[in-house]
Amino acid sequence: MKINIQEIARRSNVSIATVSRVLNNKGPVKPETRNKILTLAKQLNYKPSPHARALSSRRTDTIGVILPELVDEYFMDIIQGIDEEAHLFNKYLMISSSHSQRNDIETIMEFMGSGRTDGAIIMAPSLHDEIYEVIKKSKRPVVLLNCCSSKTNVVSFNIDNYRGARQIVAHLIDHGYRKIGMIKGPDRNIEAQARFEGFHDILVERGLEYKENYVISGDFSLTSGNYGMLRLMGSDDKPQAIFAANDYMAIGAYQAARNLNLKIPEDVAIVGFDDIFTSRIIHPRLTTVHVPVVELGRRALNYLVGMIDGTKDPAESYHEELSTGLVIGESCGCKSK
Amino acid sequence: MKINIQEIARRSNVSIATVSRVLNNKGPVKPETRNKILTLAKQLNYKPSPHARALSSRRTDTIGVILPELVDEYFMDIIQGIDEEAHLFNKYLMISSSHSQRNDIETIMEFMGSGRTDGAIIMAPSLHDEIYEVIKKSKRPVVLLNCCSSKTNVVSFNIDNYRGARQIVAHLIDHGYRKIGMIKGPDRNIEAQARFEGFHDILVERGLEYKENYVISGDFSLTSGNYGMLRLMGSDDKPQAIFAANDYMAIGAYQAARNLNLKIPEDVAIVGFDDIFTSRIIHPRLTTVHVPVVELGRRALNYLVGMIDGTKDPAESYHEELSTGLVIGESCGCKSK
DNA sequence: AAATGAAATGTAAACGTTTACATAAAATAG
DNA sequence: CTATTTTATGTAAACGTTTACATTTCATTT
Repeated sequence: MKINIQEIARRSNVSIATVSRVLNNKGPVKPETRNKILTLAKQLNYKPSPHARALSSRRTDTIGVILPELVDEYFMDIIQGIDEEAHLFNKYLMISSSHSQRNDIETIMEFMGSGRTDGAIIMAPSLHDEIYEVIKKSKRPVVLLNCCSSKTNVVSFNIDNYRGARQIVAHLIDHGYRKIGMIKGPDRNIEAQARFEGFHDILVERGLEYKENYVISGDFSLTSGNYGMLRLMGSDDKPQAIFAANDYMAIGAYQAARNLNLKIPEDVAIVGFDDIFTSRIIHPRLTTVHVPVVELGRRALNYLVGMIDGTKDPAESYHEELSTGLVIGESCGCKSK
Repeated sequence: MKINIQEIARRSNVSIATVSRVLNNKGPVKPETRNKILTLAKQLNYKPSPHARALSSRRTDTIGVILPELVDEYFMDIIQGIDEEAHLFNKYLMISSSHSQRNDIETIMEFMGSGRTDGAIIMAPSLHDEIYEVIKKSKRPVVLLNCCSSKTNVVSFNIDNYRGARQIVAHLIDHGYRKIGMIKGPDRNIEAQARFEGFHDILVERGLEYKENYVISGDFSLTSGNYGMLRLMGSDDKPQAIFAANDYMAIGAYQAARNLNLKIPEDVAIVGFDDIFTSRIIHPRLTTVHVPVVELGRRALNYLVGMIDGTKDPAESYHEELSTGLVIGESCGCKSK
């Protein structure tokens, strides 16, 4: 027996319109009719077809999530935050990665254009201007993660990478280090840029000289951190402290230090960014910047839902920067309690 | 201008049936008509409505994925594998966690019943019999991950936890340890059970005595590993080597060892299970069991797609056990090269 | 008691596909 | 050149909702 809205209507002697009204809490309906329908629906385990509903009303109750890749705790945390919040709103989540080889844009367009979702959360830290066009053209609201400065006319939620970097480098300066190096992230990555700028600006503000040869580029991978550290410490003019733009590279730097027989932090201090699980396990514990990723996902979803159901104006641009926090380990020179 | 199949049909002077046939590669159609339609569709950037399609044909091109939680690399790896493979088949992924507080069953039923997906991959390592009922009743095919012995009449892909445990414990025995303890996982977790049985069986087979007081229960968390280790090493009769049922607990055990001033592996050897990122970073490097999680996800999706499009018989039960591999670190007593 | 308005319900037209069945056109057979 | 098959196309009925609009019912006002 196939059981649809017709069937419910027939069995409760009302029209399908009434059933629909009951199911959607829309329009007036006599309490006793409502109860009759509701109990019958429950009894027959009736679930309205999401597709019919979507076809007719263009609501899917589904949110699209596009991430650059599906690896690491980092992205899992984002998803976790989004999922938790989505659950509160009874939204479903359609998740996809950009599958790097393909063009980000292509993935996004396909996703957005398909009509499978009511809106999307997109993270694309290496963002071309092209993407803004796509988003602007999209009928469905979009929230961007970690991918734009507040200048742009979109909705975005970001980690305050700039301040985070300043904080941790300031901490190094407070320790008395004067020669501070950095292993940067990839140039085209906006987060990496902000972290570098924070590093640069605080140095200058505090009256330290910014030296090109103290800075080296990595790609956020462990090996690139290792390699970067070898380069930095192989020179004659060695920095006393290293700020790695993320924890993976910091851990790579640890490995290099170990190979070079350098003690952390006695011979060289190392700090990171992201506060990944491993950073709390290694010895000496890594001083790093905590990044509220789960919260980021939560807020993004929350705002997106607002745009979808009209609480927030989707046309209005909005930006939020979540602030980071310092996690003090011993790798900077602080003593453990 | 709203552009749908009607519009395409009108503009190319054919009926919507023909357009549909072209778009689905179904039924005969004259090559020149096909081309005309195809180019027009591309030109107008026409994408068929997935909802209308689903409504009419009950194909959604969407796969549901239900995981117990969305945390850790472990689950991310599963998703990654599933996503990669899904991408090959042009399937979309709808992901949800069981949100522990709610009943697993409830989540699953809702997911399955909604008709949003063509099938589902479900991971629920603490599996009640109840779930089999739900799956059997479901119209859509289901693949289970890590959640059942091959006795049951379903499709499942599993890690061979039993053999993995045997391997690594055998390795400890080969090192000459006679007093081997274990920090178990939660009793109701099927994977934890298998790992324990592997431990138990190999001990007995190799002629070592199985001693209750060498075994303690944890919950797969770091802290429980820490606590378990304290208990085990606090007794008068201390084991010489510890098999932690997963790496998190092994790392917890490391911390306990450090607090007790026990050297690994000189005073006590520790091995784990799962091969998480951190296990390769810590010192001494953790000897553990590599678990092909990404591959597990890939295979599960592949098989599910087969069931969906009829290549595999959904009614037939099928089981695959992916084998694990030993990752040798120094925590077992092996020397680094 | 009639007039008015509000509340409850019903009718039917979308929404955009797929697909069984019918028909027309073209190719093949006799 | 007609009969027959094959290939190409069209028609129309699902699929299961939502919702504007129409209608009925009922309570309130005069």
